[in-house]
Amino acid sequence: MEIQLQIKMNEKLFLRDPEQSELGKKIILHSIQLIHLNGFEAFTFKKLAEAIGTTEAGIYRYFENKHRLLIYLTAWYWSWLEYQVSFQTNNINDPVVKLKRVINLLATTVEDDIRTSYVDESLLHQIIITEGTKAYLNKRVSEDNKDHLFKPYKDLCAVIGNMILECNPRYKYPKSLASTIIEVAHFQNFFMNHLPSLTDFGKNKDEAEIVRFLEDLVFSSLQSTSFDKE
Amino acid sequence: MEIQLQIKMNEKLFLRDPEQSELGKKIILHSIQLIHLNGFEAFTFKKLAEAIGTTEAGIYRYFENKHRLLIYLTAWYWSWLEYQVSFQTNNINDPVVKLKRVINLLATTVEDDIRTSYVDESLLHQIIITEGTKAYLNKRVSEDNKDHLFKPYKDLCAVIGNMILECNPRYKYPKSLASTIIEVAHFQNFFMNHLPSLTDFGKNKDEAEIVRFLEDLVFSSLQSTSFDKE
DNA sequence: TTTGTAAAGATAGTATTACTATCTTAAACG
DNA sequence: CGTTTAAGATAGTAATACTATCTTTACAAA
Repeated sequence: MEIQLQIKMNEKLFLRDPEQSELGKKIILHSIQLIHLNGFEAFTFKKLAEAIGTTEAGIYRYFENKHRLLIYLTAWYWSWLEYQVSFQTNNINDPVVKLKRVINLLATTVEDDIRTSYVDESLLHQIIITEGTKAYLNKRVSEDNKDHLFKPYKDLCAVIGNMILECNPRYKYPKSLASTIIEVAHFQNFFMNHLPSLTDFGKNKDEAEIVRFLEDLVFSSLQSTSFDKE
Repeated sequence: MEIQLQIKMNEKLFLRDPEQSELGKKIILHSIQLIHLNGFEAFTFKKLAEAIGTTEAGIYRYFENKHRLLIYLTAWYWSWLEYQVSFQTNNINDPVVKLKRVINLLATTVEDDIRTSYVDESLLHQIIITEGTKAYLNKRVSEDNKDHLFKPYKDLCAVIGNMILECNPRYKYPKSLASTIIEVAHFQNFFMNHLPSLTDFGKNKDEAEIVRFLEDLVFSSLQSTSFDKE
């Protein structure tokens, strides 16, 4: 069977829905490649237009600016990942097993999902690690948040937070632990590859070690008796 | 007694040492104010020059570009914080107490250090939370790392990593836990203030809760028996 | 006193970036 | 067949991120 996966995105993320046209899909495809290649700072709509074979004005009809495009890509990624999470944890009852699957999804290399023809999830995952936080680490964050642009990220956090509570209903910081898992998975990956002395994984550069670190961190906290006492 | 605190910075961070002249000190003072006010993206050397009452060319004699200036500010901050850590943990023997002091320093509002006349540490702390990661989350990171521009950050991590080992010599991930403490302290602070649903502190917006979360996270891991067994 | 040197001020100029506007062509739709 | 709509083509602008050059000021050595 051949299945196409389409993710419904918040309409405020774009001026014209890139998933509804060939040009739009090219914008997504090539922006992922270009940002991955040169980084978000060096990425411009002009270079993107050249890569696609269209003009700057053409891109601006889809996205207000490159910042919005970045938010779009991150939102897309988090939506896709939440779907992966729900798929991979479906029919599993043990919340510990579920949480381990999530940690694995977050901390290990993503494979390209062939059901999404114009998104290379593997590259996108790399982009999220290096550029993802720039989507909200800025002065516009509250404005963008009002437009619900970060909803996919929040939704995923909420899902993970609920798994955490399933593991230990008395744990006091489920949401913070959820966002911590996500961010730490990415930071440790970045550090491992670029500033290895900030990690304990520099020698082998093995993502499996990040998984073990995170599992230790998370399940120590959840199994800890310190909050069952009172 | 009146004490002046000067931090010796890596010479590759600047073209001309800003601590050695009036203009240089003004650059530091006003860049902190401007970045804090408008964010790093909106910050330009032209605006900075106008704020100071000098010209763009004048700033370029001190810093190659605004990215280098950001690295300078972050490096300065981490150096200053390492000094604070060594000061505040001096004469304390219990590594748990020391680590708690560190968590407190990282996760709570910093007060302006009057011994550094042209640096407002309180504003700088805010800048580090929002803009700090941009110093290394880019394509130049390896190059900049070769010039040892991130040494202060690494040094602080190493100090914290050693405290972790003092708490539990058999803990397997001291460096990763150290960098995790630093990054999580900042992220949770940012989320608490701007995307509160990603944390459990949205209601009170109280930094003390971040401290408790981090202490729980860290000491659960360090007290965990899971790695003492083998 | 002169001369050299170095910081800083003043001014100009350039390539690129981040857009906006307008006009034309092409396709798609009823 | 005429109308809407996307997309191509072209132009233009303000701001950004620099680089270059020339002058003034200051202080220090010869």
